[in-house]
Amino acid sequence: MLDLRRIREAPEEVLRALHTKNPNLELDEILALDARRLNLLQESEKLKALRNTESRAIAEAQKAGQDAAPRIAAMREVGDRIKAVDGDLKEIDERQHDLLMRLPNTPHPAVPVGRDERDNVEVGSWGEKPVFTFTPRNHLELGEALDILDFPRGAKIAGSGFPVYKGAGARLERAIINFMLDLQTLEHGYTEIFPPFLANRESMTATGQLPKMEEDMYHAVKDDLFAIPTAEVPITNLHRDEVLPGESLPVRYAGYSACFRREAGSYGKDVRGFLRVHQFNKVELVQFTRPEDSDRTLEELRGHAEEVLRRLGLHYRVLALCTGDLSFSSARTYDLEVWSPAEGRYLECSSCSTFTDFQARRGSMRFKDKGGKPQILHTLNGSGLATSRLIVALLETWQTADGGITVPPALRPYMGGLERIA
RNA sequence: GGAGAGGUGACCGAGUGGUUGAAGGUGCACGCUUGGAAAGCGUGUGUAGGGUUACACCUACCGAGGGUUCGAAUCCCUCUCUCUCCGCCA
Repeated sequence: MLDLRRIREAPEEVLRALHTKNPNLELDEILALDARRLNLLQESEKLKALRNTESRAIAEAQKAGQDAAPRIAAMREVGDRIKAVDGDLKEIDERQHDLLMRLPNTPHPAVPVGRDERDNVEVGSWGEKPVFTFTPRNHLELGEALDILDFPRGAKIAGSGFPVYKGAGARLERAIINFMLDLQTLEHGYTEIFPPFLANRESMTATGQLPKMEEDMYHAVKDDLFAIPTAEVPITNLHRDEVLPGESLPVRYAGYSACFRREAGSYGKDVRGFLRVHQFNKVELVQFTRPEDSDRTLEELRGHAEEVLRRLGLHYRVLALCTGDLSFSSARTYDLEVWSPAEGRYLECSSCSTFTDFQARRGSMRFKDKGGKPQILHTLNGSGLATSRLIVALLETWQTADGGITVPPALRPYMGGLERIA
């Protein structure tokens, strides 16, 4: 949520920033409602002040044995008037709040201006595209030949896009998750969280999935709970409606979760194997920082995500997303894209973002220094990482001519020392 | 799922419908006292919104939302969460 005061005081500036994300956004109705709201609010408060003083006077009068009936009658009218004004006020408030909740975050000034993913800017890369002396197989062929992945049976159980990992594949998946968690907690200083995989409406609203993305999520109607599309939701909401001690910042959490996405409207795109799935595994990094620290923290977070790919020996590049490609809540995002030798292209496997005060304002997440006032903090997060595209790149990059897979050295301790899957 | 008890400020804990933003205590901050500390004494100590150049001041908030009333932390309804017992269960 954007600061209403900021919209009120500098609407052109806010609008200009919003338009770099989406040229169709407008603030007219919000501003019009704001003017009416302030009017009504002042009227309501004036009437309430009158009611308060009169009520006290009535009590005094009655104590003194005077007849207060006429004053009570007058106050009854004031009461009715208050009810009417407050009714209007509530309606306007709700409408304005709804509009406000549908406005995206404004981009950070450093974000390249652009329309869509074609305008993203490559800002870094690591490693080289692997060269093979044979024709590399894709992850589906490898997974099937080695009997470690079973998409058809996953489709039978739940539907397409619900992968089954088997044998060494299942163990590999678990190894990757454990490796990533250990790296982030033991070496990068994150506290491990194992969160709920379902979250309520309030939580989904705070991080920005609601109200606009309801169609993209699995929804348990009976309980009005949503399957989390990312652990960002439960982990960020850990501190919703809280005031953290200033000295406790930055707070850093890393957590594993399964992630669920309906991917509505994306049928026909990337349907093969792991390229686009409805359920996948991810270790998510979340940080809560002071406002002045969030820029620096984003770079640091990106480094923590990159380290996973480096240790697994996977070639990747880093993109700075342009304004038009930023997500709803994000002010600035780096995507990590890992190289898939069989696909011959880069696949997104991490997204590191700063949300500035956008999520924190929606979820009332604040900090307070000793003797100071509560202030809105900043939230950031990044995948560290998602395993689905990662495992595509890993299988394809580490495959050998005989159709087997070399287990990357970093994962061997997590595979009981196993060096090859064959 | 059934029965019962309860949600008051950073914390504990009062609160007959009428200056109760809320007694008392603890904690915290500042000051006095002291060679220094403890104890003691004094003062202060919520959030949000409106308003003001800045103060003042006004409004709201005692789990959430409605209702009754001139007036609600106090009465009524709904929801929610916590605890205890029973049932079911990985």
